[in-house]
Amino acid sequence: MNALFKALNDPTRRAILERLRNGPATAGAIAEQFQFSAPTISHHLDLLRQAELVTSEKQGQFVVYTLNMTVFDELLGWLYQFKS
Amino acid sequence: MNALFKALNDPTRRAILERLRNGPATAGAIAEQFQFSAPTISHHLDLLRQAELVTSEKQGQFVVYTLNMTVFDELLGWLYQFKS
DNA sequence: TCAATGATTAGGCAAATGTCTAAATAATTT
DNA sequence: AAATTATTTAGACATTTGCCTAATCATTGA
Repeated sequence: MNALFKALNDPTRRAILERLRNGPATAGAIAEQFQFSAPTISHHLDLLRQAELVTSEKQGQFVVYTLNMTVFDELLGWLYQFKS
Repeated sequence: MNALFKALNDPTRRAILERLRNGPATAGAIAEQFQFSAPTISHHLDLLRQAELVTSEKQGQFVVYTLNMTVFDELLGWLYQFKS
């Protein structure tokens, strides 16, 4: 839960998640969308992976990142306790 | 949206929100539940208020904090874009 | 009015965060 | 095999965060 909120607490990481709504993408393709350096984006992707918001798979020399929506359910569950 | 995720990115602040599910409480009553100093809790409450997750009302020498569930809808909306 | 109570503000400090450049690792291409 | 491309790791640095104590503000009670 901690890693989840931590991962979401950054606009760049949230933008990455929104990007991945359109389908999986390589680290490089993701990085292109932002003005930050590749290492910075790589670090953001690492935090997203720690929170299990994304999964990564190596395909040749590329690393493909995919949105993992499973974790959103956990978050929705936490939120719903407040809706009543 | 930024203030919202920022406010949620702390276990103490999330615990305060859960405490307020049982109804409004004064700053002092909230602070009693935690081992942190009153100023620290006051600061957490301030961040929750900035995110509009709580409202505060002065009643005499007390300040009563109340959960504001309206903002949760915004968060739910953001999350739902990923569920489909 | 003065003391006590509830709460916030101010200021300081260590740890965490987000960024960068340089270097390393891994896979492909020539 | 060497050069190129994709990505991550390492290390540095400024900023932000979360905590504290001391001081201040505001309200109530003696």
